[in-house]
Amino acid sequence: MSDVWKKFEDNGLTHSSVHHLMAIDQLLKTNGYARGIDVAKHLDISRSSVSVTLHKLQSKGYIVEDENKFYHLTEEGRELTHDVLSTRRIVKKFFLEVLDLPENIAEEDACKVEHLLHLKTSARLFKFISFVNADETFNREFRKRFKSYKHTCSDDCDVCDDDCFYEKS
Amino acid sequence: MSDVWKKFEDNGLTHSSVHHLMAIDQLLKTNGYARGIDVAKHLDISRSSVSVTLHKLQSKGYIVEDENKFYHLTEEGRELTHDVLSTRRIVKKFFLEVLDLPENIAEEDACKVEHLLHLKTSARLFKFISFVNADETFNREFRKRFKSYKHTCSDDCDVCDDDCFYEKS
DNA sequence: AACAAAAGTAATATATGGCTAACAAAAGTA
DNA sequence: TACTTTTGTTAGCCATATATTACTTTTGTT
Repeated sequence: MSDVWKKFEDNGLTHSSVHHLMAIDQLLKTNGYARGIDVAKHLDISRSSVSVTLHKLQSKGYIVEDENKFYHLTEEGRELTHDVLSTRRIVKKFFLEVLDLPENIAEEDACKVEHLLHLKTSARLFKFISFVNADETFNREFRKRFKSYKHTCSDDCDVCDDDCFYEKS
Repeated sequence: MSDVWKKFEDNGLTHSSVHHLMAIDQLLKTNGYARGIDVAKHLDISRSSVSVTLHKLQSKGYIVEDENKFYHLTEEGRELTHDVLSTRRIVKKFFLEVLDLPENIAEEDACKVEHLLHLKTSARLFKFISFVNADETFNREFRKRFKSYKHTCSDDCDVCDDDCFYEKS
């Protein structure tokens, strides 16, 4: 009854919009400019879809289109892409380096989650990774121990079958 | 160009549908039955929305409606709710107990993510939490050390400002 | 049986997000 | 200049999700 579940939609921008924004960010960094067609190619969707979405992003203040149809991020847009990219990288790093998950799973799950988590969550996660990965005897030992603990059953065993989690929690 | 971002929509069921399913699961456990109206009250949305969504869930094979309009989970539905609930609990536990995040953030973020993560991710996370929380000297020491490490700067400092993460990663 | 309350559903509306096709404008080229 | 290519925009379509209002059906009571 607590309605926490309804907050899923609360994220200002959708997953898709965020990726339009990040496409611009990346294009600016790699090519120095970003037009509609560039975003369309980058995301592999039609020019028309991009046109519509980018105009929405502009009306919401995340980007501006100059007189030559080149797009630029506003301060707000820059902040948002920075936050989302940070979160993605941190989460992926955690999945890969701490949980030792395979690349494709780490990549997909991080991407799904990147725009949903609170900043505080990713900040704390970053701190946690830094600690776990610290180059000190104790932390090295921790990583070593988890690695062997992780292998106490096979990589594909499904630890969550048979309600084991419910019993333990 | 890798199109990982497009997988966001790939989850068979939406966040909202999954919550309809979980509402039925919970109502069955607490009341012993679940009708449309019960789901509507539980989720605090209109009967009509529920009606549409539940018929979709039925056509997808997650639930069945009996001759008296009572809903029941199919095996597939049971599996899905079990998986999602597991993931939510595991993720929340991680946020709360390992990252030491506040209750509301842990709750919200876990809820947003519960239906998106691979099962393998939550299974591995479960294993990780179990290891971290193990009642042994070494693990206790780990928790203690992270706790003080975490406080090397204030709880509200934004570790990800100023591109610090990009530099370090 | 008659009526009222409860529950379900259809029609309708809004929003997202994609597509194609048609067209417009700009830039490049013969 | 005239033709072609590139790019952008609009309109129309489709599908999904989610909600509301208004209507129908079912159920229960008198």
